[in-house]
Amino acid sequence: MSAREQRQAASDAGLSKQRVVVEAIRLADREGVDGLSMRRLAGELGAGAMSLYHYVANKEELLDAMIDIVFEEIELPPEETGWQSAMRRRAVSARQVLASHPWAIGLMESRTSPGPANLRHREAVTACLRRAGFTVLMATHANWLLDSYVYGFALQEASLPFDTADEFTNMTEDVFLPQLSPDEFPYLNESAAALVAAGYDPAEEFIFGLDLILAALEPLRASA
Amino acid sequence: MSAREQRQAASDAGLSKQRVVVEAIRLADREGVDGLSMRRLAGELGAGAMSLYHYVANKEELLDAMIDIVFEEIELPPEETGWQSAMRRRAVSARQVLASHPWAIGLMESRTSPGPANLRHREAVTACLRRAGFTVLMATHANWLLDSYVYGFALQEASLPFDTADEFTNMTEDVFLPQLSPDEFPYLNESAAALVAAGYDPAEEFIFGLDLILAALEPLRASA
DNA sequence: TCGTACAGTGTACGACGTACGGTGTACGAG
DNA sequence: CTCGTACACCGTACGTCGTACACTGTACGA
Repeated sequence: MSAREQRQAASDAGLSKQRVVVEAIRLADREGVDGLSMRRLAGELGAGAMSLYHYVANKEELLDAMIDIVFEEIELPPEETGWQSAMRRRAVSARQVLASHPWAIGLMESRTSPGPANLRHREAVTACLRRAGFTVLMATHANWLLDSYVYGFALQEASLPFDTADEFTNMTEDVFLPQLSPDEFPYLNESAAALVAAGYDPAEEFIFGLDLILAALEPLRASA
Repeated sequence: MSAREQRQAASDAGLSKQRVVVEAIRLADREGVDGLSMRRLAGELGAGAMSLYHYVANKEELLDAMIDIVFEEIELPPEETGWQSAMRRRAVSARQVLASHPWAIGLMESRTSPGPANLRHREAVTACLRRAGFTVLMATHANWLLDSYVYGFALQEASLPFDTADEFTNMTEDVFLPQLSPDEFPYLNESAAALVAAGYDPAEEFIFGLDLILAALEPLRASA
């Protein structure tokens, strides 16, 4: 028993759930979630495929654990600021984290039971809203609304076929605009052209909607 | 050539891309996206697995086609009403459609090129917003915001482990509340209890956030 | 010196997507 | 009426997947 603990403490040699899950995330970041197989993951860890099953019951559990680590990376709403800036900070952090692990958002649809980090996160957000004067019901509404926006934005961002502003300009000019006939899609053409001219920044786009939602929620507080 | 057309016209015998994709959607609705394999799909159609490859280049293309059919099911914003009720109608329709094909939302992350129905939809939405007086830039913002909300809501809804209000009450009382220690998660307990008491209706929850967003967008029109 | 416990593995099975090389049948040309 | 061609369709096979199961080796208390 103490032997195992020693082993786990030694971070270099010997496997551990921690090590397995962390490496799985690295692999998924690098190769996408389709490139993550138990055999490849084991290879990456210098182990046999079946060894992984001493630390995770099956692949589903591995995926659940990966998602929960991702939630751990998201900043909790800070307590010392107003509710709006607290919510803004955690939402911005969530977007960043989800954008850096694009596979995570696609996985969420299929995982139904929230992990501990997820629960801690929800608790902290709900606490922040309640302390800011929202009723139980309003806090629920706000939660759904904000989470929907964050996840939906991340989902759309993940399905964009480019990562940088330059790539966006190139793709739009070379691929999208040519295949969008101006007769059939006049408004999309107009909007694509405007975007190329004005530049493209998902972080800015995100803030726009976020602040609009936060401002619209403000008057719904039952300010004591 | 005319032979093939005859064949395709006869809807009963003979395959066709249409028939393949429609059956694939039925299968995914029934068994989830993991239950959709080329072999099973072929079996469902009374054909051999390899026959499908005469109508779709590969499974990726099949998935793309499935998603596009789903987009076809979503109501376009009606032209004869105000922009708010037009947007509300199409958003409500989108939620309904995505809720009835829960696999679709999880697929979107991985498909990067929008199909024709998707494009038509975006064009119609953008047209509606532009005609309502939003600038090109504002229409883009509104598009991102509304789509993020709709997709994010659908994503959260799809990851709920229950479908009906009764199931929700049961799950919450029997499964969630017992495993949420009131000390560690006081606010989640409070909110779960309130939800059980008040009843649960995703459609209503959706409307709340939707109307809040629409109202917040209203003053941003450059009303001519 | 042995027994036990447990980290780690090798092999095997039934699925998967799909490349490749067939069939059969329908039809226009001779 | 025959035959070549075209094309819808399929059987088989390959490499990969998740993972059940039985096995190794080694560390350690007795």
